[in-house]
Amino acid sequence: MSPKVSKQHKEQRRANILEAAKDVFIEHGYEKATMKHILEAANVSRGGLYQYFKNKEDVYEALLEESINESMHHTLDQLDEEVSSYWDLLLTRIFGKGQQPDDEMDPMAPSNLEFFITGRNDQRRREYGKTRYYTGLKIYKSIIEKGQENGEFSKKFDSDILARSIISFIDGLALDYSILPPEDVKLKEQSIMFVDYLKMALGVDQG
Amino acid sequence: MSPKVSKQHKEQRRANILEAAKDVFIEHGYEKATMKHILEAANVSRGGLYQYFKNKEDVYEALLEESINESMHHTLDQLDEEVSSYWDLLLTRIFGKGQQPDDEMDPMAPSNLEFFITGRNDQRRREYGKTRYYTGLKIYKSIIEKGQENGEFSKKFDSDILARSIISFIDGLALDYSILPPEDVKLKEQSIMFVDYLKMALGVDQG
DNA sequence: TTGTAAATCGACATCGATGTCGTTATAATA
DNA sequence: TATTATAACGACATCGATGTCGATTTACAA
Repeated sequence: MSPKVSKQHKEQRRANILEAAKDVFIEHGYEKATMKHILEAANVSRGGLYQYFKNKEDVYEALLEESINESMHHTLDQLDEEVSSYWDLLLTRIFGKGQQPDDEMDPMAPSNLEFFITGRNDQRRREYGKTRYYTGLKIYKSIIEKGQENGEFSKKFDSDILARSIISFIDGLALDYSILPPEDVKLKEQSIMFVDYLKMALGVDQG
Repeated sequence: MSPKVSKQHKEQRRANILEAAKDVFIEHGYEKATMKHILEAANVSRGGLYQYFKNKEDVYEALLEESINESMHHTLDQLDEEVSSYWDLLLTRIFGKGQQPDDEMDPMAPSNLEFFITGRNDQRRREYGKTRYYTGLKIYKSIIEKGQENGEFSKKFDSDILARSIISFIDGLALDYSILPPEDVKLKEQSIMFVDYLKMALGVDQG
């Protein structure tokens, strides 16, 4: 369908493969997914697939990059320009656009956890996970600190620990969501309770 | 060393294998550990190992049973006899005997997460994880509810959601601990902050 | 239209892990 | 001591996943 290059088609092909791979990872998880699953889902041959990615890890990292670029930049951009309410910004960062806790969860969350947990003895993956963690941490810290300087947030709690707690909370929910059948996880209720906690910790009045 | 049975020796052998297996799982994690690792660590032959366990999953479940029997019963026993302070009981359940948050974490925690996450598409494992979750949940709920009836705890929050939040908090910490190098996780500080939260939610004054 | 670079293909060799099975060694019993 | 049940052994067949490579096909340029 597209030999001797064309760059357009190459990028298109790559995107197709990633799209298919995403479905595969959502269905099988990281460990149980195989290159064969991916090439079948993407309708490429074995050789075709290996032209674009050198192994499963490579495919997965490409997907991670995608999602980082998607979510991270939004918040970073908003942080640059002074924003009206850091509380809103914080909620958006935690819960996404909707700003309200709901019963949705990123379908890639389970395989993401798998990817990092199963790779925790691998130098490369560990480094990758660490970078990812601190990148996220930094964003939360920035929001909290700016809000504190602003006077919008109380200074009674340490921004670092608070930010870590937020990440930890999200991770905990993602984990339970990954293990339990969806209907057994009360994402919304737990999120609401956590928001209450944040309000208290940051001294925010209104919701 | 012990053919034609003796029951004593059989149980001893089994215990030896499990002990060795535990080390293996701590070192390699669940997925990357192999039966070969285990049989080498336990100094048994392949056939010897398969005499006691039919596969890796079987070995791991035996380890899980062990740890459940260890930790669960303590709390359950205490719940039967009326206890002086449910707050203390709650802390003991969360943080263990010491009752204070520290920088320790069960070394099996990472592989436990792995075991359940990678098995989330397996009917059997999913059921197992669910049972485990609800067993733990029930204990926390009982403690909270008894404390609430007692007047020791405030009733402003729902015991079910609160109990789930506790589990979620523990899971989140375990997850971060599994992914990050130990020195990058602030178990103690985050735990202290969480205890503050619980105090507020339960209306407990003193620490 | 023809030549060519390279994208695509799929058969194949390799590897590691698994579980089995016939053989051997040994603890209990008579 | 001889017998026997069975624990322990390790070689082996099997399987699935991986990554490679020579052959083939096709888009683009001349």
